[in-house]
Amino acid sequence: MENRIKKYKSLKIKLTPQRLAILNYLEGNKMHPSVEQIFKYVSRRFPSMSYATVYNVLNTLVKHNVVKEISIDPDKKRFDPYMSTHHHLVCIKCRKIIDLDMDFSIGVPEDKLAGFTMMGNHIEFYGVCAQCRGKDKD
Amino acid sequence: MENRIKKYKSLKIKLTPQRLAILNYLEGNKMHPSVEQIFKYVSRRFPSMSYATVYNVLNTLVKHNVVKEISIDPDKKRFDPYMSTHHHLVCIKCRKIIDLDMDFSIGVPEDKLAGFTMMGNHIEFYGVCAQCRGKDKD
DNA sequence: TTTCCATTTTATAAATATTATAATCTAATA
DNA sequence: TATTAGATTATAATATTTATAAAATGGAAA
Ligand SMILES: [Mn+2]
Ligand SMILES: [Mn+2]
Ligand SMILES: [Zn+2]
Ligand SMILES: [Zn+2]
Repeated sequence: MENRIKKYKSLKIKLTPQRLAILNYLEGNKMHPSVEQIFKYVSRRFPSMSYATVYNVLNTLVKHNVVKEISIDPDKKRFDPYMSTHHHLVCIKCRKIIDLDMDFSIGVPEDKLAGFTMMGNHIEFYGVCAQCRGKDKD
Repeated sequence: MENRIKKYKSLKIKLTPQRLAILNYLEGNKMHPSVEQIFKYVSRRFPSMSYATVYNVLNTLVKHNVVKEISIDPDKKRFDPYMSTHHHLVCIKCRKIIDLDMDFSIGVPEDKLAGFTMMGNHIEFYGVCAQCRGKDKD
């Protein structure tokens, strides 16, 4: 059996063609796509695909820790299949989101936490990407 | 003239009653309110207030660096009038957003940046707040 | 292999969130 | 006080997300 399928089998969820199509699109995808982008891509091969299914599948995958929902774009939800701990560089011009593979161990003193139990962190670095910098030299 | 009004005057924008009402609601507000919350509050005093005005005013204030739009809640935009550099503790149970007044100087090695010009960062710490921790002891 | 059924997909509607438009109104200036 | 650029309102349109129920089907059991 194909390796990828075996991997998804282990999730103990039904492997429907629609789910496989979405999983294949997400596999290795570094674009942090929105629901709209996912829908547009997979509906090319699955013309009957509906937005509801994309939402259903994504919610299921998030629940099973196969993708992360990221709150960087204030306009829409974006999804990230790259599950290792990592952070993001966000271009304030073109809104591109670039992975940053580093692990920062950021300590917060007890007295600043006010009883908050820390479980992790995510850093959004903002600035201007190489491409956008290349343009408008004003 | 009232101090607050003088401060807003310096923005060089028209000081309408609606804008003042929204500004007064935001002043010192640590709740990171959504458009809906802002609308519900100010429309109590301004029954003719419309959502469009709330969106208009907030967009203007963001443009003039009086409030920040924060992308923490994936479901809706939230706004923060606290303009000093700070970070947030986010409760994964009740979704409360708590200010963390610290300045982390996080260095990222050049080779990881790939031409990205760094301008700043925002850290979202996630975990469980004191109140939610107090409940369900399972 | 065939049957069965819990789960999923689809189609659709509804709810929620946001933006666009144009007529009306008003704060600021002279 | 009159003028006007800019703001508000009402409304419609668009975009995003969730809810619902009927139809379809993947996977287990026979
Ligand atoms: Mn990523
Ligand atoms: Mn804050
Ligand atoms: Zn860019
Ligand atoms: Zn909480």
